Amino acid sequence: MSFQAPKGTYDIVPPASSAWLAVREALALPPRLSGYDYVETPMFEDTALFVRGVGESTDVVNKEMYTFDDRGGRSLTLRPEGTAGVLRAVVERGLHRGQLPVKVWYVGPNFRYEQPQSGRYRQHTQVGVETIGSDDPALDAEVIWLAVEAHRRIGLTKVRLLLNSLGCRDCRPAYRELLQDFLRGLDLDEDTRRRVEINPMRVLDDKRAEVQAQLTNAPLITDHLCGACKEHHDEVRAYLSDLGVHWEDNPRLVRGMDYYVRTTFEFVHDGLGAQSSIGGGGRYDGLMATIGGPDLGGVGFGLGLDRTILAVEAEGLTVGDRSRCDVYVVPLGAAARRRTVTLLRDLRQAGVRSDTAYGGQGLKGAMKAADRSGAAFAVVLGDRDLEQQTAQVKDLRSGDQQAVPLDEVVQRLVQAVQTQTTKENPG
RNA sequence: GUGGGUGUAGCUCAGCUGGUAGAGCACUGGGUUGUGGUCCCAGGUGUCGCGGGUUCAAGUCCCGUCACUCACCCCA
Repeated sequence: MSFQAPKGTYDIVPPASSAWLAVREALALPPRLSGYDYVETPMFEDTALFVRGVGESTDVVNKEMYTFDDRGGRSLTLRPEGTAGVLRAVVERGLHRGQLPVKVWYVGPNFRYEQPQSGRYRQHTQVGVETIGSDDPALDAEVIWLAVEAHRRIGLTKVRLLLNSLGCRDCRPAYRELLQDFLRGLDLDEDTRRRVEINPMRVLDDKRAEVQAQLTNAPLITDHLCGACKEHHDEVRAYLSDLGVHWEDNPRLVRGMDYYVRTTFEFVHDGLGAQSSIGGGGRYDGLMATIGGPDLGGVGFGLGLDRTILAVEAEGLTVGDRSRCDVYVVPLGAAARRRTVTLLRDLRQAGVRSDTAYGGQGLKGAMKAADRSGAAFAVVLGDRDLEQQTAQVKDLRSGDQQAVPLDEVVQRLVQAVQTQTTKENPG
């Protein structure tokens, strides 16, 4: 009997796991520098929360949810997206009763029952932010900028930002009917005709050429925004210009959740194959009210960690620290081995990443392990050195080696590692 | 849910029209019994995804099945 990871899931293992950590931290850094607090919510919620929040017409709710009954007969669902759960938590814990807007960030897995392919998995991780309780267009711009800034810090250069406004409950219904009238006159297959009735805007970003060819004269939402939505959209774009953010207006950009209104955006990367979206988000005024909370608007995003890493790979970037430690201790002989245990403790307590060879490896093998660990320094400690209360400290980059009194080793290495680090990562 | 491609060593893969299973990398040991990275030598691994069929003989051909993968759909 042997086992493998469930279909559509994968393990994050070395050496790639170091990049995973680094990208996760990089995506989270801009929010942390911008007044966002960390939140964590359950990975499963009441099924009804997602049905109401995400929307009954969405594919996510209709065919992609991992739903099950627990032993108490409750219908629960592994969260397919992050926003609904965070809003539920904000309402339940009363976070909105303080100063507004509430600004939070989070990271964690989402689950959708999909057919896996490149960049699409049944479990994927997103870093997200939600801001609740303000309809200031400057906040829309800030949220977008956070993602742009994260991409910039990582070093990604081939990310495109697509921007649209979906209107609001005042102006969208009229546009929706206009669009439906147009779409009903086209030659479409049965599935698509059904979509025209359920979610007509989704037809606009159909990938098939024969569909797109018929859409050239389709009415566009941006031509039918109400005064307030148009003003909001213009202001968001003005702020983005001020921030030096580049974007492409895409009036056909539609997103998968029903809750989006006004601002919507998506980050796409052209080096990823079919699943090119590495993140997206938008404004969701009205969502909190539909899940039983006060009528506070909000704007947020989800950035796909998995796909961002694919983008990093596609651009040939190296991120993260591949070295496991800075100092590798090589003990020779039984007495030296005993002394190594406390030496390592002292190094680690002093904040020096350090390791040693276990299992009685020979000197040669241990030195080889030191090399592979990525350590900058090796400490060779033999019984011969121990008698003189010294250790041999070797600079593995230059090959220089010198004897250092044992009681000075930790202090000397702390300094040496610091020097090494600033040399390798200036600024 | 629907289509295409691929399953051979830990990893990447070779194996032409059927004839006794291979390379590189990695790993371990040695050359150097107190010194890594380069070099040289030695060493191990295989239910050839699984089941069935054709054949004197199947990694190779046929059928089925499972898994992986890419794409549609949809999304991060």
